[in-house]
Amino acid sequence: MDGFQRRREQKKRNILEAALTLFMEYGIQKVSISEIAKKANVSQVTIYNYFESKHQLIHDVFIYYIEKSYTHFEKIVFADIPFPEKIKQFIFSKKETAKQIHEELYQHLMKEYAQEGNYIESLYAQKVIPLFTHLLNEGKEQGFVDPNLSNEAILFYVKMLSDYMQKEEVYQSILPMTEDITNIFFYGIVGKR
Amino acid sequence: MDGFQRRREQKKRNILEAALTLFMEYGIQKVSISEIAKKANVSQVTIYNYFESKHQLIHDVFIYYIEKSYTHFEKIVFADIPFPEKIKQFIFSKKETAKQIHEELYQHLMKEYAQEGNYIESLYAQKVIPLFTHLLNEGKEQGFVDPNLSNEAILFYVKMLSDYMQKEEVYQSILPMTEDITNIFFYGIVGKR
Amino acid sequence: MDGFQRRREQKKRNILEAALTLFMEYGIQKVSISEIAKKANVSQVTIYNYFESKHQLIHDVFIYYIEKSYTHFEKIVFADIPFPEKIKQFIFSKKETAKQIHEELYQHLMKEYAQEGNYIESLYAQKVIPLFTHLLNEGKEQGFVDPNLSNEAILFYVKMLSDYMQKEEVYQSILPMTEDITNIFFYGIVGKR
Amino acid sequence: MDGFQRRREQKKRNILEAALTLFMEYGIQKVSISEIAKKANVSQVTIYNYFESKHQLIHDVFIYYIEKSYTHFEKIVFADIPFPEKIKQFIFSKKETAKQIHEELYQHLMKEYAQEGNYIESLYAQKVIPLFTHLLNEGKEQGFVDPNLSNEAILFYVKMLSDYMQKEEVYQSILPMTEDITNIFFYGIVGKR
DNA sequence: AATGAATGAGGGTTCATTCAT
DNA sequence: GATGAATGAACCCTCATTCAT
Repeated sequence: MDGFQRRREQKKRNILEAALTLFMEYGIQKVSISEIAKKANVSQVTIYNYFESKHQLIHDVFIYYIEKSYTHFEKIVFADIPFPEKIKQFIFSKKETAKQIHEELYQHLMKEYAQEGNYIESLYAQKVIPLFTHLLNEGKEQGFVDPNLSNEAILFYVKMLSDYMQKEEVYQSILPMTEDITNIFFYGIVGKR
Repeated sequence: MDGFQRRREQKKRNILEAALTLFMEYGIQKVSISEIAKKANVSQVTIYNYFESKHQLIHDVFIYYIEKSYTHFEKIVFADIPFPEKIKQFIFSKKETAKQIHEELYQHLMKEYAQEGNYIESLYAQKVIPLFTHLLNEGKEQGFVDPNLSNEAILFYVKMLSDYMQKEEVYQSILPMTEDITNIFFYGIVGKR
Repeated sequence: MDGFQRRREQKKRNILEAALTLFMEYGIQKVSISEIAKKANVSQVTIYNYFESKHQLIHDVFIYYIEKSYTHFEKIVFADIPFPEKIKQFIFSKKETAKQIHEELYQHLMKEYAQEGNYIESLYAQKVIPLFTHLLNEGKEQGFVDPNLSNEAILFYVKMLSDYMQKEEVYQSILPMTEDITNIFFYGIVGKR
Repeated sequence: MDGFQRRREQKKRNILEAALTLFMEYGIQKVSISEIAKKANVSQVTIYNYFESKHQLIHDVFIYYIEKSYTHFEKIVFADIPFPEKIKQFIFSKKETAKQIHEELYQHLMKEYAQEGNYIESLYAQKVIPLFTHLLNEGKEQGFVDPNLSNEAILFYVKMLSDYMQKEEVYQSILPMTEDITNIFFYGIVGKR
């Protein structure tokens, strides 16, 4: 990739980053192309030169975000820390990359996900699931995970908790309960015996 | 309340209902006042006569929705069914009233909640919490709930699950895992012993 | 039609008239909605309230223009003047109504005509053609028209000449040749014998 | 002209040809510089290097087109075919060069013609008129043209017919009437005697 | 009290043109 | 000389809101 290409990529990245930040803070519809342009220090038209339309920009921001998230996920799975610690990190760590993703973006993303199954679906099937299975096997070997539970169900729980923590309001009010939340996750509301 | 008043109230209700329906299906920003007016069979100006501004309308729809939800919640708590069944209903029942609330409305509502603590906060503190405490005490008496867990943490879990189930995509894909989900909730990922 | 309706119709007419004038002078694409609004002394949005879109406005201007033209045509056919005079009027009279229609509008109109055959086609088939036939029969009776010629061909000639005269540049330069043009029309380039 | 110059001329020609083609198909205003650039396989800026502005480009396309047309005209006049045949060719032949010139270009051209009389006017005065006079003299000698008619008037007629035939819609619907159209041209609506 | 009509402000998008390499 | 990148201005259109009846 020559200098031309590299600068182009960098600018594209700037725009994506600006858009992601704004989308996460204000939602998609409230953010105008002109705002993104201002934040990314380019003209509106430049954005159109790179992304064709607002719709396409959103889509690309989506991809960009997903890839960032996956990388984060990967790091935790292969980290050199005990299994329960990994789970905790999934649930409670404010990801540097993801920070606080606005629900609306999420919503939008999920529709794309449903519609265009293509990219995301394959990412999930081929990469996320195996990674997660790997993680759970580790948990089962160490007696932290009931082998009778389906991986899907557990993945669902982790994802739900993780998503939920992304909401600022929730995160703040839940922090004091970290211990209890974790306990419920491991031992349920019936509690350890 | 005389006939005049009553008719006025009815019209207001119509508008709220129309707005809620549209908000839940398309989100707040995508729905224009003109659409709400059409659906409620009134002129746009009439809406302004009752609600001052779109912002205020949204707020009122919010209140309207919260009260409906609370009523639903109340019914379950006092229903004549076993404790675990009540929990299941919270989590899995597609509420008639709420159906599938669009995430965006929820988002908006939560901001209001944070901002205007007033109404909602007091509703929560004075009505929902006591109701929930009542429910959990029932659970503790019957050995379904670990007495060491804080009620807040459990409420958080229930609410989270319940919210999550409102998302159409999630609901569909999760139904087959009902049993596992419930088990995790009661016994955690470590499982029953 | 009550006062409400009447005022509404009047405003619509104003807009149509403003649009027609501008279209005829500058062509369709060069004229922006905002210019039409200014000329008609209303806001842009008002135009949208009446016409839905620029495309629709153009279409309605078209209909408006056609009807005006037809009325003009009708007047000449039934005027109390000799046959050759009628022909001359068709060809040379700068119609008050039509004035100088910009070629582009004409172009656009013709495409609509082709596409939506509906309105125009039926107007032509049911009204214009009979009217013209009536006129030609008059001409044939008086020995001004060769009975072997098809009405279509003559209509074509008249229309072509009439259209052509609408072009300002042409009109100016052709006026001195009026006599010759008329002669060619009646006797051809071979000339009277 | 060295190789450098020649290549430059060739590129210019490419651009003119691309522009003419697009203008004729879609009209002037609908065609963007970027489209012309794409069709001519050059960058937009290159077009500006050669033509200064879109306006200038249009003007040059115009000149280019006129010269092509003149060449075509010349060929017919000196062709070895009878006089009536030449006339027919003028009127009915879809010129290879001109094909179907979009009305809008024509319109634009005519304005230039009026404004800048310079080039076109002199082309007309010095070349087209003499050529046409030559043709008509031939017609008069053979008894096909009334010597009392002014050449201007006849030229007007021929040009009008010829222009009109360029319109696709007209051309199609007129073809069946070729014979009548020709007869009217030669003998008028009064007919041969 | 209710409505049809009207509008200012703003949004996404395109285009002719210029800048910088 | 040629190009990819960038832009200001303008366009069509929508929306929350107000005016006038």
